[in-house]
Amino acid sequence: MSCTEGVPSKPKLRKGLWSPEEDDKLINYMMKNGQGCWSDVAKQAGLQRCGKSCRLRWINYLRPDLKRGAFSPQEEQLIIHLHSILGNRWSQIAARLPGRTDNEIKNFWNSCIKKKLKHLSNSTPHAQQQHKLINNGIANTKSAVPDSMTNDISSSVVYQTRQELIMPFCSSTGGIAQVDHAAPFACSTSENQFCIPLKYVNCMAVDSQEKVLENQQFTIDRDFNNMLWNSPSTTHESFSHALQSLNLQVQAAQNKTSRSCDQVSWSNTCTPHDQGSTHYSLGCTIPALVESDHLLKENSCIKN
DNA sequence: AAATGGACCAACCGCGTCTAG
DNA sequence: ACTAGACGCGGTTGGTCCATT
Repeated sequence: MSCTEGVPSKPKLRKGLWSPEEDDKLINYMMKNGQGCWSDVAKQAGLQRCGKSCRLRWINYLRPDLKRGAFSPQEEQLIIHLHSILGNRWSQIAARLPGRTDNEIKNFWNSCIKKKLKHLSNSTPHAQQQHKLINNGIANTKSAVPDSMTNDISSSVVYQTRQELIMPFCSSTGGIAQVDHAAPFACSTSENQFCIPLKYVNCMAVDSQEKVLENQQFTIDRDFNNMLWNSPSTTHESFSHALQSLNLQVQAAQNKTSRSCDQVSWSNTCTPHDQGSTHYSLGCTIPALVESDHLLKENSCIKN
């Protein structure tokens, strides 16, 4: 907007496609100096571009951590799922797809997914359900989830993974999950750490309509930084809401104060499931996806 | 071979938000 | 508290490529 202001004898700024020479200049500058004020970048890198244009070129094309190439089916499903929750909040969706940019995802959505879904809408009931969800997303240019509730998930624990595969479309659960068969694990706690080396925990989930789904699976990394719901896609029709609150019942957890990790608020204690039981409940909520205090309260305890 | 139309994608534009002074 | 500049986001445009006629 004002990127040219303050520049004496305003040189004509270039527009349109970037030349390889311009790319080189920008890359060299960024590698040497890192990200700073974009209007300075343009000047100091010797580019006849406004800062905004430099920023866009770097973020969408030149950044070294970009993945590029075709979207995998997993990525596609994840985009569809996230779009059903977030609507057209491309930057938030991109934040959950490492190496992908909002622009890329937006283009992909507008060119491929929309079309596919239109096609799907004439096919199976399952596909129609997917289509419905996606259309909801399309209709909700602003999603059904208010801004205040989605802002928090930029480094979400829910669907972003380090190395595990992503099974996105099944999710969107509301309610409570109980660990049914926890693999043997050690739970170590200290004042600032709460580590659960636990993977592929079978669990039972209760959705917001109180429907019980058995043998659901979570994939959880050892620091609880990432948590995936690996529910079979056949059950997704039972769910229509974002994950609102989640309680994990963990075996033999110590009854100690818990921590608050980036986006997840953990309950203050691990409470025994039954009197004298070695099963403990550990409550956690994901604030970004909580729809209301009311729901939070409703879902904050394990049901039997 | 030329014209046409659709798909894809990079980049621009406008606007809202943030932040420093 | 106010303002100007910078930044970031989402919508849109325009260029290129490719398949079809």
